[in-house]
Amino acid sequence: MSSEQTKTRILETTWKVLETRIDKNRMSDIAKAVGISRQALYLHYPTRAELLIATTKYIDRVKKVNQRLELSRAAGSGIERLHFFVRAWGGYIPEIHGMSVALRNMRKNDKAAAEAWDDRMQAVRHGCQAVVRAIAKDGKLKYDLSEKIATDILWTLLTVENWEKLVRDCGWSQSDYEDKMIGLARIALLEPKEATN
Amino acid sequence: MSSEQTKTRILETTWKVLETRIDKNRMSDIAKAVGISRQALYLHYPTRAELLIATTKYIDRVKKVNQRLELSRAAGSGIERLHFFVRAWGGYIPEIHGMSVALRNMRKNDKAAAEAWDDRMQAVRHGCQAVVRAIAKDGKLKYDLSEKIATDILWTLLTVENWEKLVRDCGWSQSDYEDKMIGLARIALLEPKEATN
DNA sequence: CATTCACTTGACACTATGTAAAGTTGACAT
DNA sequence: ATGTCAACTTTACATAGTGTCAAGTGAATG
Repeated sequence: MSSEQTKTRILETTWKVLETRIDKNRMSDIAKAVGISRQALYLHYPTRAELLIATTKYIDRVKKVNQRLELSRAAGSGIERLHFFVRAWGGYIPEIHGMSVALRNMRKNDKAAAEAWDDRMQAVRHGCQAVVRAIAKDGKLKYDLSEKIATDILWTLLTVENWEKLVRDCGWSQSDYEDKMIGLARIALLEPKEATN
Repeated sequence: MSSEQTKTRILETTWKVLETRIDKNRMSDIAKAVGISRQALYLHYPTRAELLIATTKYIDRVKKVNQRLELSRAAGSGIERLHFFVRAWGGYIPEIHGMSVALRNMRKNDKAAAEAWDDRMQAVRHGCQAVVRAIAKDGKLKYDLSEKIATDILWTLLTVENWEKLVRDCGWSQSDYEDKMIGLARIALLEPKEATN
């Protein structure tokens, strides 16, 4: 069995373990799930942080996130882009939630993990910024809102943490989350007459 | 020196350490800051979780949170209560931020810490609920919004995590945060004609 | 038949929390 | 003056999880 094959198998399994066993995440758990020894796991990914980061990239690749987020770029109006973007990113969150928890738990101890997570969040921010710019270009952005502040607000609304709170703690369904988040974003960014329709 | 005195000194110091040295939080660091041995610290607070929880309660006591949050109860209209509440809770967050990070970092490993944090968040939720109810009683709540959903939204907007993102990551000032959060809450919960004024 | 690759086994270092036991110091009571 | 008690100190060790190290196995390849 080639090294590449095993590596892929490790990433696939890590992903599954992270999403299903949020609390039983140790290197030894993952190794066991893959069916190799803990040391073999370290042979492929020398630290937990590297494994998590590689898994993140793997998920992005197989789930084609960029492609999904690009969809919003094709949309006509800024408001349409907002809708596409919230659905694309919001719909992606459930698939990376376990991942996100694991990476966030490492922030404290591991600088590389913190940077990896921040990088991904910066990518989301760029998406938010593009949406806001498109809305502004249409002249639909709330008059008293700078693009910077509007981006800050949209970015904050769309955090994984807020998804967690609403879907996990408050019991919203995924489609509730998406619909209401779009509503919130519209009302926060657009002039009242544009926001409600 | 009496045990009570030392305990208070420990809590006071723990608070300070948590707020100033967010990454250097270990029991030994706290003990050193207090000026006692690590073991003496364990004599007073047998686990880190207990120490953090006791510190939380101590902060609440000296900062008179309940009293602050009660202020909103005295306000006339629901909308006024919303304003008071956001300012009271929002203004409290910076004082407990380090605490909150430490407690959240323990969630994963320590059930007691997780429960302590959840308890506090439930208290905030009750505050949100009271505000929403007052707004609803005034007939000012958005027509298509149930009290439950409105509470969920307000509660989510006001998380410590969102404060962190906006103030720390996005560079908002505390007063920006409070003002804009009030604006967001109004626009999210009230009918458009009520929301903007 | 030797080499090499992908792995295994077992031992150990490190960090932080938490436990255990014996010793010190000062105040106070008789 | 002496004994006792409370509030500590010092030292040592258990535990969990990450990460390192070294020697060994077994199958495929040249």
